[in-house]
Amino acid sequence: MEPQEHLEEKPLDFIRQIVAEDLQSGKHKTTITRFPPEPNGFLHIGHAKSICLNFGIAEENKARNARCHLRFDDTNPSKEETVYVQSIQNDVKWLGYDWGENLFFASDYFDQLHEFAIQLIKMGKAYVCDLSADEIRNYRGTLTEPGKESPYRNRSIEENLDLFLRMTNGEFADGSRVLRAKIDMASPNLNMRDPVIYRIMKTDHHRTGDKWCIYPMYDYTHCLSDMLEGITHSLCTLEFEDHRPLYDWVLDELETPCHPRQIEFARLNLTYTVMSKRKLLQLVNEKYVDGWDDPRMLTISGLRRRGYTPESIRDFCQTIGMGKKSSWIDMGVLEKAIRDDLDPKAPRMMCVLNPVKLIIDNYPEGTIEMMEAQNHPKNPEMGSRQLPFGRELYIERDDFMEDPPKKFHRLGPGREVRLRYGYLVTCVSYDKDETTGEITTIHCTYDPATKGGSAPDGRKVKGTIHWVSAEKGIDCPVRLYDRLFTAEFPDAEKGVDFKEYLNPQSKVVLEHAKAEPALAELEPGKQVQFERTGYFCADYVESETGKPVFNRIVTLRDSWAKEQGKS
RNA sequence: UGGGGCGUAGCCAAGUGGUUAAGGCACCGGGUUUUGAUCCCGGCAUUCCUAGGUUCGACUCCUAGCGCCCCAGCCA
Repeated sequence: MEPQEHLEEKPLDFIRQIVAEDLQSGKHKTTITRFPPEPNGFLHIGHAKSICLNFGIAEENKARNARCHLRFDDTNPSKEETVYVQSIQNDVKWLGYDWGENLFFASDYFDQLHEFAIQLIKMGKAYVCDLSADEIRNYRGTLTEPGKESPYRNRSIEENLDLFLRMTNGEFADGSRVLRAKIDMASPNLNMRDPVIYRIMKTDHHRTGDKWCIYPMYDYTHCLSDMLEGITHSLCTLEFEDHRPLYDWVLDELETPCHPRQIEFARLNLTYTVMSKRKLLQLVNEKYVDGWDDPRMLTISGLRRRGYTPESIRDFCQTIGMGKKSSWIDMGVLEKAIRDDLDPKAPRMMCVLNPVKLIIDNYPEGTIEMMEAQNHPKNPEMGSRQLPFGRELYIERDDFMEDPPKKFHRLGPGREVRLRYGYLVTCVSYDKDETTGEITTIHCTYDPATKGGSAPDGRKVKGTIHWVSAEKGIDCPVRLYDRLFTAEFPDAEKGVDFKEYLNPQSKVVLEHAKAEPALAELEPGKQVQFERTGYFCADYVESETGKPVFNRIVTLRDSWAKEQGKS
């Protein structure tokens, strides 16, 4: 791929435009962004959008030494754990990004943050407030009414300093006092009504241990951390737009040497799923899914286990664009991204998901013939393999109908079909269990002149179906994954629990699919296409050596199913 | 009813006073095909939330309205 090709005419999104202007105007010599997760959960596809944005911008401006920091926003020890720190690093790396030396923690700045707080107090811009949480809420006012000033608002600087130091030393109980910025209780922006910037929390921190019993709040911490790292553009989601005045206030009051620009963009929403950490956590805790990395979860670890590639996720993030409009991306776009990535590179294999036996009556018994099969019809460099063919095979149950319509290009009584890389066969009869109505065996005859699947007389056979040798094929479990929810917007309906819309078919377990022998050795995690059905990979949790368990990543597009759906 | 945002096709999204209003997804036709896949070709907004106004000319500027999202954690 020519790098130039990528750049051609792809219009810059509004954030990249700002970055480019700042470089051109000389406002900045380089660009420094950051991805700032809180280590309190697993990353999901929504985070991928932010990761691709922040690391993407750094990558695009590599020539000017641009970089992107990974910074953990760990200011709330009651929710954060070191296991998340590890999983987040894994996921970012897996997506293909590298923060180099620039791994930071907001907790690294606790000392400096504390100094800045003292400075604010000395400037008369912050005060210790003894109001309880409830009282603070009551004093804050409402959306339409201004707040009231705290009775502690006008304490002397000396008293504030003393109290803050005693807070720091652990002299007061959790929740008994806070440090607040002194701004404006009548501001129409609630965030500016003397926001809390430090609270007492006698909780051990995953990195600083028991050193602190007060912890800084997000608004106060984030802007200063950005500043300390020399971030040029601080990119966050829309809900922080109202916080920007506070971000700017802290940096302005403290007269810091640099002042990063916060820019907000719309978070990712996808149809047929939920994205909030709370809801994902609920699905895990209440066992609706098998853990954070359940292949149906749109966590990065779930997608990875499902068989999605980092390339496809990055491509997806580029496709969806960047804007300030709250929007819903169709799940089909994500599915399209993985199909597009896998189509050129996934080897083709054969696996019969719902097997029914097919016997070729005129084929010699006890004979196994090796048939040559392309690993990729469009890419001969991927080579070929030998497929064992015999008198008894399995084919897909859906590929046979007792009384098929005209447009059905597969097997039916008297119909001829091509067994891919095998022979042309014609159905002569079939056996049926009269009590269940289930087809038990299909009998065919084959045309020995059609080895490989081509007819020397040039006759047209419209249908080609896949098959597996009954004798040489392997028995394997397959997990057919589908969208987790049946509703386009599972959490849109007020008063209806989103779990009502869980898709009962999101995981269909097939214990006895039949796969071609080579599939026994498929390396877990490696993606292949099962011809005519979809892209799959061997699950790296459940598979054992020589005994793969397959995950369906995504189906192939199926215009026949669509056609049937119409009638 | 306070404040902050946002409205271009079914879903995303370019467009920054003069273009036939990009592109992708979806959808609908057709072609190629030993995967009903892929690929290829074609179609898909006389109109940009609405109504006025400015202008020779408006998706772009102005005014008024309508709709949707976010904000009252000692969460981030």
